[in-house]
Amino acid sequence: MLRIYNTLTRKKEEFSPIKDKLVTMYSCGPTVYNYAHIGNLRTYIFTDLVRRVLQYNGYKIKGVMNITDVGHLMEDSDDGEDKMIKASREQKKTPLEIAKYYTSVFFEDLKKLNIQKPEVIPKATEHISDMIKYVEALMEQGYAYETSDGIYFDISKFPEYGKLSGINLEEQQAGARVEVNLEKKSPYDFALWKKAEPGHIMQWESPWGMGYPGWHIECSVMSQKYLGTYFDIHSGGVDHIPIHHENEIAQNEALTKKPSVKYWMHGEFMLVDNGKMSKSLGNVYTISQLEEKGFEPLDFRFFCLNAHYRKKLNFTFDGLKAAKVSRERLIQSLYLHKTSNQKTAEEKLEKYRAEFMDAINDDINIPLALGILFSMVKETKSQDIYKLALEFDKVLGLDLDKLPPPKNQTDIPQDILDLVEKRTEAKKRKDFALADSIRDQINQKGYSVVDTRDGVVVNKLES
RNA sequence: GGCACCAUAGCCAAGUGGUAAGGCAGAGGUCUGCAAAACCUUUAUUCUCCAGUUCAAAUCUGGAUGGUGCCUCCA
Repeated sequence: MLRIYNTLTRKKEEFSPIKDKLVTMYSCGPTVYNYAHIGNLRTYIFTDLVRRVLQYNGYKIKGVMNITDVGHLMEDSDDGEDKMIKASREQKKTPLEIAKYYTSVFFEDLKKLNIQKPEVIPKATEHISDMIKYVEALMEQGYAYETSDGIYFDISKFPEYGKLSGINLEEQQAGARVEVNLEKKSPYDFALWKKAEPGHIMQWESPWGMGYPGWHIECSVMSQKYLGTYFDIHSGGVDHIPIHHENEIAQNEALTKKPSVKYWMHGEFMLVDNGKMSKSLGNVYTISQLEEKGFEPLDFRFFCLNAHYRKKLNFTFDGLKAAKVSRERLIQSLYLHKTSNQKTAEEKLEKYRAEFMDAINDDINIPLALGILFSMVKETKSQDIYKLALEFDKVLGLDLDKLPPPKNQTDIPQDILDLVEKRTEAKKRKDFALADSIRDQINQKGYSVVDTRDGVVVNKLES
């Protein structure tokens, strides 16, 4: 029995899909105006784990993840510049080019991290007319009103507003830092459609003149279009709980008058050096940057798997290093299982299989599941264990069957190779003093030389 | 000011009433000319503090302290 934590009820609930064996899920996707950072990616890894656990339980999945290629506003205020447009100006490309480029990089990141692609990946800009229709419907039913700069949702018409985050609007308003927009009936009314100021690059025709969609309408429109008005799981980062998902609920449920999502799931944030990641602190990393520092993308995935998705995870390079070592040893050890011809008793395998299942089915408890895997790997080497570990890897997605690439680098300079050769000869003559002094020379030139069971391995030293 | 979450070894981390998983680092050992790697063994009488409930508390209740996130775009 799979149990998952539902943000809406703040409880772990037994999971049962609306429709038999097909699970419908929507995940908030990226705004493609910049590279995804490791914090973003933690959330996509989380969603991927949910998918994989569902699949492990025999469910089929229809997953939708939007690509936001029409930007949200900048932090300054409602008058701030659209992110897509800002990136477009700074990088001297059209918004379309920007979106296309970062979308392709995003998919490469997903692939590197073994994150499954959702079945449907709609783009916001291809659904503008659907959004306009949706806003019109909200207008017709009295949930929205027009001001000089756009169309706003009237939250006073939706008394359940705040049910996901548990905020109390009356208390909020006392000390709130919400900017004053005199035309808005409540500071919490949010834009469904914005009228374009002259010269705005991205704008579309609408019944209210040229303009562009608000920040929340795309998710309502696209989830409904591809998954219907009531679907199983909506996932995203915790930061979306108070505004974005609250607004989505308001938009969805105003029209349908019934719940729109059965289970809301939210992944916690990643911290860096115990604080928030931010560009001004210079602690925002991308997968490529981790790779430049000598880590595999899957080391990062493993790092994320080591903590539960609803707990904050503090990213440090020491922690990532620990994950890297740990994953390499795990794979190494599994290789020994693979090449063993021993058998493991079926009862024992069954015990691990059951423990693993219980762990992942208890609100996706991957850290516990990893512990079970490590215990299993310590058993007497056998192919049965190797096979079972690969079963588990369907959920973990760590490529446990892939030995790390040979460590011998190909681009070792000839003078180093010559020294290595001399050292090997010296060793043969048992002239260890000479061999060691040659090793020192090699080290000083920035290379390491190590004798292994399979011969001599030369590597460039990390600086 | 409001909302939410969290506090377990040097570090990361699981555990939500029955007596502290797992990983990294450390220590000891096997192997090796020596290293390195790998492998084996080992590492919390105790879960921030105080009080309470209970036969039994890291787990429940109350309080204190500390930390983080959100309330403005954010994964």
